[in-house]
Amino acid sequence: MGISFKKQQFDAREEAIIDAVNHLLSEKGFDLMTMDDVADRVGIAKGSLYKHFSSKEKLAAAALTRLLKATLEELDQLPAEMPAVEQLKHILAWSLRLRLQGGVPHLPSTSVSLQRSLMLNLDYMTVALRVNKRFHGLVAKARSDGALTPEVPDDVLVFTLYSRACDPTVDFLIRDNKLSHEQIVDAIVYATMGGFLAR
Amino acid sequence: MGISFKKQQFDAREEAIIDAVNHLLSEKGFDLMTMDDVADRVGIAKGSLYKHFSSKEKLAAAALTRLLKATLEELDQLPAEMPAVEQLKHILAWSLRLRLQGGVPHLPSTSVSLQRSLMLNLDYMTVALRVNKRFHGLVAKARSDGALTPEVPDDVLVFTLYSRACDPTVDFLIRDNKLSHEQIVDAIVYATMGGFLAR
DNA sequence: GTCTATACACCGATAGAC
DNA sequence: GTCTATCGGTGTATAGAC
Repeated sequence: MGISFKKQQFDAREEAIIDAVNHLLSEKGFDLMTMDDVADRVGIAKGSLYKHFSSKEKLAAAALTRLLKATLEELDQLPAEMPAVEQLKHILAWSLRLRLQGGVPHLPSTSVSLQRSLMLNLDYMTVALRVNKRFHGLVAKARSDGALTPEVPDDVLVFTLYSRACDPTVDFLIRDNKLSHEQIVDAIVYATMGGFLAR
Repeated sequence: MGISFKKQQFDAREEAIIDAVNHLLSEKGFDLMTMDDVADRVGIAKGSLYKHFSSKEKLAAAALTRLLKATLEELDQLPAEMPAVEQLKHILAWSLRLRLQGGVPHLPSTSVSLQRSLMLNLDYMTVALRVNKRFHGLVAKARSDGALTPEVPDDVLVFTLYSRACDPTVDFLIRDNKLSHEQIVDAIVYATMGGFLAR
């Protein structure tokens, strides 16, 4: 029984590759990231890279899928009695913090070419749909709690949650260097959610 | 005296080129837009394109500069007695409408490579700084009017105004096809500004 | 499965005829 | 100034030795 050493090593390398992809996606975006960049950063040859992932799109899909799974896990560990609005704030803050640590890729929305290929990726789409369902559920619950303004439809809030993860405002604020990371998180969460709350 | 017919024709062609660039930037973004795309869309040869703009970066800079100038003109024509907050809402709605009409490029923030070259472009930077000053002035005025929440610094609002112009939420909502363009504008303006208003 | 080497396509920019 | 043709460079992906 158990997993062979070889297999463990293989998996560890794949994790290392995805780590590298995450950083590169957040630094350069999908279009500008090259397979050479990835190989160099991991410290293997480009040819070897293709033994793990058969295309650049598959590589990015794997990185984004891991991110979405982590999002679900983060939501799962929240206490069930936490109000839906607070859960939404929490997951927004969580994704912003990930981004500030340099580990989170820009969302697919930044690259039209990547978007298309992701739609055809079953693994990615499965997790993406689960995350989407989860977000919609939370928004609906917050709505029925009376926490949200009737002025803005549910969809706008859900899409906004995705969008804030790749909001250039974060980059601007980092470069501006006036606010600490926690201040950036607080300000963006406050400003973002504030627009959706009942007054 | 006056401008020769030749010169007029030349200028008209440059305008047509920039129009094409605007559309292509919004569809594909800077990195995926090729000079062949631009030439094809305008209906001229690629070689001819380089007689007007000596590089791809110059081309994008010209398009973005024209956009920023239009932003200033839009602000200039607002009545001076309009409250600063209303002016901010107006310019946000204006840029969202431009985007919904397919005429506005993603912001430079989507491409790291473009960002760098823009910093070195005097024409662009001059206008960009003027727009920035204008935005900061309006935010400061809104602040002194007591219209803004003390919870969020001025910079965050200014950067947010830029960021909303390339917010993928818009793309999501268009594809979703549940809201009309005006509903999208209203919802985003309401949700965006709502997070910054005093409560 | 890792490497080096290379095929193949695309793109930005230029050359040169008209 | 417009065109066609092409150069030089780069990037994805593959081939083949070990």
